[in-house]
Order: sequence, then C-alpha cells, then structure tokens
Amino acid sequence: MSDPEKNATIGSEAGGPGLDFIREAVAEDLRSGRFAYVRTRLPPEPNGWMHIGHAKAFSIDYYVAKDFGGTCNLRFDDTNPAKEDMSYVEAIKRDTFWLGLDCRDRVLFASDYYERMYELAVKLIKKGVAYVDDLSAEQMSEYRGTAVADKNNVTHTPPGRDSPYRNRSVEENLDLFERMRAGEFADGAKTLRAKIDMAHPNLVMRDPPMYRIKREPHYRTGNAWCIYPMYDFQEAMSDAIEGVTHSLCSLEYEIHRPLYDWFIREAEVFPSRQIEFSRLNISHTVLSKRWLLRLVQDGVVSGWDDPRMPTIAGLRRRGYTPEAIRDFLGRIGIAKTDSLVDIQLLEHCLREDLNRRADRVMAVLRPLKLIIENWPAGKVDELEAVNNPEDPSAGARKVPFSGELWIERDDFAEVPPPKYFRLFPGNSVRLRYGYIVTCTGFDKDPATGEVVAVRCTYDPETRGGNAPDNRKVKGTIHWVSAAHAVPMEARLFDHLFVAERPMDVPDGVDWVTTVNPGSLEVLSGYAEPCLASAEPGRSFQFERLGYFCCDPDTRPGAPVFNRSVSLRDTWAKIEKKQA
RNA sequence: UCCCCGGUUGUGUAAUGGUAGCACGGCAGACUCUGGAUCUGCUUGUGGGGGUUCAAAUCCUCCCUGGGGAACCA
Repeated sequence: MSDPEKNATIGSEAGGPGLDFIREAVAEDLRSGRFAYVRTRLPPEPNGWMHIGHAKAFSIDYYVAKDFGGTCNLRFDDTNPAKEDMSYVEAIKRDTFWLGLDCRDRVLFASDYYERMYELAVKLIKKGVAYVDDLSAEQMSEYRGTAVADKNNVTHTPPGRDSPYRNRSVEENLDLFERMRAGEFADGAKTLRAKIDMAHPNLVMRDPPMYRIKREPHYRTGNAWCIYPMYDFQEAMSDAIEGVTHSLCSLEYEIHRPLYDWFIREAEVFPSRQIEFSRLNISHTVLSKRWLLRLVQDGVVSGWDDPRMPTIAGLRRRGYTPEAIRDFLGRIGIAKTDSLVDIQLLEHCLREDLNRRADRVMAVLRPLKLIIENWPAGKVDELEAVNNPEDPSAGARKVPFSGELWIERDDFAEVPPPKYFRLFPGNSVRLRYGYIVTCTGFDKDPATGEVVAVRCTYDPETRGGNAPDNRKVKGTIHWVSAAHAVPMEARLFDHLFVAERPMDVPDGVDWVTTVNPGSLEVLSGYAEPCLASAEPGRSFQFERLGYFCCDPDTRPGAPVFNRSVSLRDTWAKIEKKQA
C-alpha cells in the first residue's frame, strides 16, 4: 500500500454544498489537520447473511474512503464465537465484492487482534481504570440501574451502585485478569469492567464490561482463548490498530460514542472518529438479521436467497444487478433522520438499469390459443425481431411464426371494457413483429363457458407488423408459436408484506402472520425457442410483462424464470380506476 | 423534560442567514410496432408559538412530536 497521506484529497467536489454531512465532516477533518488521510472500514459480524441495509452502510464506508483518496478495510468483528462461522465470512465477502465494493486486498479480522487487545486491557488495569468484577450478569444489570417510569410516565435513571469488587487493587486485578485468560474461572464467573462512573446519566458509561469468559471454540482461534472482548472495547481498539480515521456506523451506536472515545483516550491509541447515520428501512419488507432469520426458520420463504428476501443473495437471485443496487443506495442519500424508503424507488432503479441492458424476448404466462384461420396449413414463417431497441448493437433474431399461437389471456376480451384496444370480436391488433390480425370469433368450452381459443384472420400484406395502407392499429400484443414454444415456469413476486411497515402490528399480532399470501405466484407458460438455452443469472425483458431472470432451478429443457420487476403498466392503472 | 439524536411536498434528500431545488411516486399530454421506453407540463412542503435580523428551513427560546438508550450481543 502506498503512503496514504499522499493520497489524501479534499477534492474539488468534496467540501462544497451538496455534500452529505459525513463527507462534510471528513473534508473538515482533512482541512483542519485532525487527520492527514482517510481510512474507513466495513465491520460485519460473520453471523448471518448480508442484506441491503448492510449494503447501504458498506457503500457509505467504501465510497467515503474512495472519494477522499483513502482506503477501506473489510474487517470482520468476530468476537462472539457462539454465533460466528467461516461460511458467513465467505458469504459476506462474496456479496460485498459482487456489489463492487472491492476490498479484496484488505480483508482483516478483529480476532487477529486478540493479543494486542489483551495488552491494551492490561494497560487500562495498570492505569487503574479497569477492574475484575465477580458480580453475576443479573447482579451487574441491577447494580448498573435502569430507566424507570414514574406514575406520571416520566422516566428517570437513578444512579447505579458500585460493585463491591470495584476497588480491588491494581495487582489483584492484574492477577485475576491473567487467571481469567488462563481459564481458572468458570464461564460468567468474572468480567473485566471499565471503571468510569456508576452514576453517569448515560447507562452505557456505568462501568461497562470489557471482557467476558466464554468457553466456546472460535471459528478462527479455536480454543486459544476463553475470554473475549465486548463490542465497545473491541471496536475502539480494532479501529485504532488499523488506523481507521472515520468509524462510520448506524444511529444505534450514537449513545456508545462517549465510551468509544473514552477507551481511545484511556488506552492512548489512534483517535478514530465515530460518526453515525440512520439505517435503511424499506417499505413492505423487513431489514434485520433477526427478523429475516425468522422468515427462513418459519418456512415463510424458501431460504436466505429466496427472491423475495432483501438479502443480497435474494436480490441477486431475483435479478437485481449491482449497478441497480448502487444506484438506489446513491439516491437515498445519507442523513440522521429515521426514514422509510419507498420500495418503488428500488424497483425503479432496477427497471432503469435493465431497460438499457436486457434483451427483449416474447413469452406467454397465461396462455390462450389463437388460431389464424386463413394461414396456409403447415407453413412456418421466420420473422425478424429486434433484441433491444435501446441498444442497436444487441442485434436481431429470428422468431418462428405459424397458424397456431399462444397469446396472453388478458389480451382477449369477449366483451371489451372501455379503452380496451387488444383483441375482441371484430377488432384488429398487431402481433409483435408479425402480422396484423382481425378477430373473427372464439371457441368456448360448452361445459364451463371458458374461452378456449380465439379465432382470427391475418393480412399477408402486413408481414413484419407494417401496415402498407398506413392504417392505425392501436394494440400490439406478444405471442409464441405453439408448435415451437418452450414450456417454462415463471415465478411472479409481490411485496413480502402488504403493510408498509410490517413491524407495526397491533399488540398480540405476530408480524410473521401478516406476510403477503400473494407474494409468490407460480405460472406455467410458453417462451420463444431461444429461451430453451437460457443460462441461470441471465436477465431478459419479456415484452409487455417485465424483466425476468433465469433461476438456478432451471433444468435442461425446463427453464425457470423469476420476475425481477414488472414493466410500468399504464393499462393496469386504467383498469384499477375503472374498477 | 433521566440521557442522546432527529422533524423540509406522498416518499427520500438538497439549500451551511439571501429565489425552498432535485429524484421517485402521482396526475395530464406528446410520441410510439412493448398500454414498455422517451419527452413535456402540473400539483403539493420548512411540526407549532415567540424572539434576533433588512432578511430565518438555517441562529435563540418554549412547546409538540418521532427514534434510540439497562445484553457477560454486535
């Protein structure tokens, strides 16, 4: 790595109006000389799957460093062996890099600093600002005090009480801490605590624990340690060890900042600066490891990578691109207000990205037979279709056309509603890239009354969809030649929750039960021949229907597609208004 | 007021004492071989009251209101 100081830039665009408050603070720190360079870190705990909320936090860290010519570490905060695992490390790395946050050369682990942190803890003991306590967890909690509501519902925080072990001598504390490490005491029997102020109005500052005894094999250090640092001490020390200038985190840690600063001051280490921002909330979904875990465990979704999940793995499987996600994260901004971002913005970003890049194809999701009565028996026409009108370099392809086609059930109406300009008896539509046809009638199942086939005649002069007589045909519908169609499965998704804020449920209602029952719909349809060989992960636009991504469940000859997002559907709006 | 942090159109964000702007959504129209895309227009906002000032979203003050805060989790 080159000298970071040489790379520090305030940047022409960095420093003026329009900067978010974090970049503003960073620019000021560079200007004032508080820091000579910028270094941030992504601090995941490897205990679960990464979701788009993490992606927001990560990209703030990553791009703040990048914008100021600094560096960004990917540091795993792995100090709770009970929950952590190497598989999560790999999953988080994969998702982070996939998003384009490339910290490949700077992957670090807090667990590599255990020895150094231990030494720093000893330093605090020697300074007389840390002590070994024998209180149990329950006792400690009771001694620290708690916020209580009085009869007027005003909460108060009475001062806490000193532990009887608070005034042990430095020598005794040193000895005890060493023996904690050596494994002489049972789990939970002792803790190392910072000696701050048991009457502090901020509960976090009332002699918080720094180390606990926990005999649990660690996924990286095995049984080398039986004591593990707690978050506040670990975070401050890890940041210092790495020379992190700006330790960016979400608002929930705001109240921990005084403690973060206290540890830095007392340990006399590199003075990282913690800055907090609000975490991401998105409407109609939940963004919390614990809640997402619940959805997986209860079988509400098929797994962490279910396409309805807001996890990175889920979004990827759904068909989200890194570009779309990054665009979204850029648009929502950075602030300290509690916000709820409309999921429509995320969907908009995907549409915009895929519109530029996805090849168009034709597929029918709810098939209805269309019979062209005057089509020469056995004739097959090869018609040329444009792959992507937004991208001429995508070229064109041939699509087979014959006398029996599949069309969308929605594209025929026995009795047309107002402003309907698709197929109905007597009306003409254009078959996309094909011919203009006129509806002559339809067949009904005598028993059920269901329309089973639509009949029409075609105009041979209109090959390719052009009308030589310049007549106006309002509707253009998509189709698939029945004889050439590839059967396929389409999975349609709706919001995971109907409610904007799924967690806001009345007392006594379990939020999990409010999952949108219509969030998954599986259809059997037909696609044009080129989709027979679609590769998992590839995205297409099914004309007039939406963007679809080929799912890993795809088997040879049996493609499966996930609808990533629908197209904007003006007709659906009109229909809704009419209803 | 136990402590901390917030409150700008429906949503998210900008304006750093000097024209309240942008994006998404919504609505209307143009165009179109996707009722797609694209383009144009429109609408609506500084939580409230006082104060300082020529001038306040911005500074002061009181009130209202939302979030966070006791873990041997991070």
